Amino acid sequence: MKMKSVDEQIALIERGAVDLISREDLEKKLTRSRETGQPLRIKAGFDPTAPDLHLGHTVLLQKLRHFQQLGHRVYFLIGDFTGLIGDPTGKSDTRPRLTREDVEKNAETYREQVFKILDPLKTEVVFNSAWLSELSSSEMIRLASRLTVARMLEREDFKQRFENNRPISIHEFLYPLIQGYDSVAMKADVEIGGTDQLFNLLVGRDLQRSHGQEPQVVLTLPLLEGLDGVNKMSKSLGNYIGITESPDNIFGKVMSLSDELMFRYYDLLSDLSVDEIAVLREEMNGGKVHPKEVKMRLARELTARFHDRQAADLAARQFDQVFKKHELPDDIPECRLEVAEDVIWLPKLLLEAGLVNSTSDGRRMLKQNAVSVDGKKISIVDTDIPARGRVLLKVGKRRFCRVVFV
RNA sequence: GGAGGGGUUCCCGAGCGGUCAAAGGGAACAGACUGUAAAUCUGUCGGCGGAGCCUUCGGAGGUUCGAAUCCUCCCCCCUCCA
Repeated sequence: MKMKSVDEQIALIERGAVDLISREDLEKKLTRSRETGQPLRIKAGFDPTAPDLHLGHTVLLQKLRHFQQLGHRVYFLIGDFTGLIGDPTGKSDTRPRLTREDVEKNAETYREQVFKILDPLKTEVVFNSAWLSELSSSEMIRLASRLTVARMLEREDFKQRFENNRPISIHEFLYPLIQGYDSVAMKADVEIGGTDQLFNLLVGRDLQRSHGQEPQVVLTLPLLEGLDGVNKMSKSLGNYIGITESPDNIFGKVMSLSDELMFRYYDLLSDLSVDEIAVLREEMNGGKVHPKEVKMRLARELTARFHDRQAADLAARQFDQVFKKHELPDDIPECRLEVAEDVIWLPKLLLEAGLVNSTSDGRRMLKQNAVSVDGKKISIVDTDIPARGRVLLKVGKRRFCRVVFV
């Protein structure tokens, strides 16, 4: 296999990256790799508790893919060891301790999803329990002696929590160490992570050095903001677009982004070149292209990436149909209901159809003029619907259901 | 180990014996306006066929006609001292 020149490789690697530590190290490694034909070992760690990948993850995955395109080898690390212990600090809820089976299952889910982007032939999925469960307590202590508390408190989130009197458990200090030790065990050449990982990644360098290894190159990528445009995309915040979501959902969620955020997504996710994106932005600002068109293009691209071209086109058509022309989508979920009486109270019907959370909720929707039955707005709470045949229910703009009485 | 301050509805945070399903903000949802944008404005935001009733203020008991509010024990968090 013919490898690209070192400069060409660096250009691709650097695209979209925030920190590269250090460029010289990378150059050295790439040069050597080119000479020996030995691919670099690229490490990226993932949490075993949240196997549902979203667009935020894909920023990282695309970068890994770049490395693969350049002929290098990706080590997809699943941090099952910490999962097995169970992390009690989660800011909100204590995380459940995962069983071996859970971890296996999650890993399997990862595999299924990750290869929508990564090249399976150049990817190795590894688990850190493989070496961490072997680590003795005395080795653990020796590891812990390599870093000081002051150094730990340099890490932004620790520092903030410390200053704001929020708790920090001792074992949290262990995480950067463990993650760094992973790099030692894996003999990583490069480790990739979000910018919030910078500290942990650097610890890897320190530990490798103290273990007599050449330190890994650290590459950080921006964190993708979630749908709210403020917080980073995460499942627990509910501001995410999952890569296994339906075409309609992916498309719709992208369309709901603010214009500002849209270009952020273009920058971090799109396959368009930097120049193409610049042109697009210019055309939009100059009024040559409607922002909605620009957004649709992005929505199409992303939908197609996780499904296919046709699905994306269909999603786009449905989108226009429902939201622009205010028509009905083609595929309205259908549910069959068995009702004892021959009429059913509307709030109850909405509840049964799964369109509202409670009859109280249903009443509210009615009062707010958000409900229509067979295309007719209804705002009277005390409405009974004949329980026969089929009715089309709509709540708000996008909750539909066709009820079939049996 | 000692002294003090806390745990409130999805989140932050007021309330400190009745007028509390609990102020205010955020999130969310709906309506208006739109490009399902964003921003803005308005409304809703525990459950019950809506009458009042039921369940909620860390947990368990208790005092009271009445408790998120007072007392006791327990659990958890923070601060200061050691």
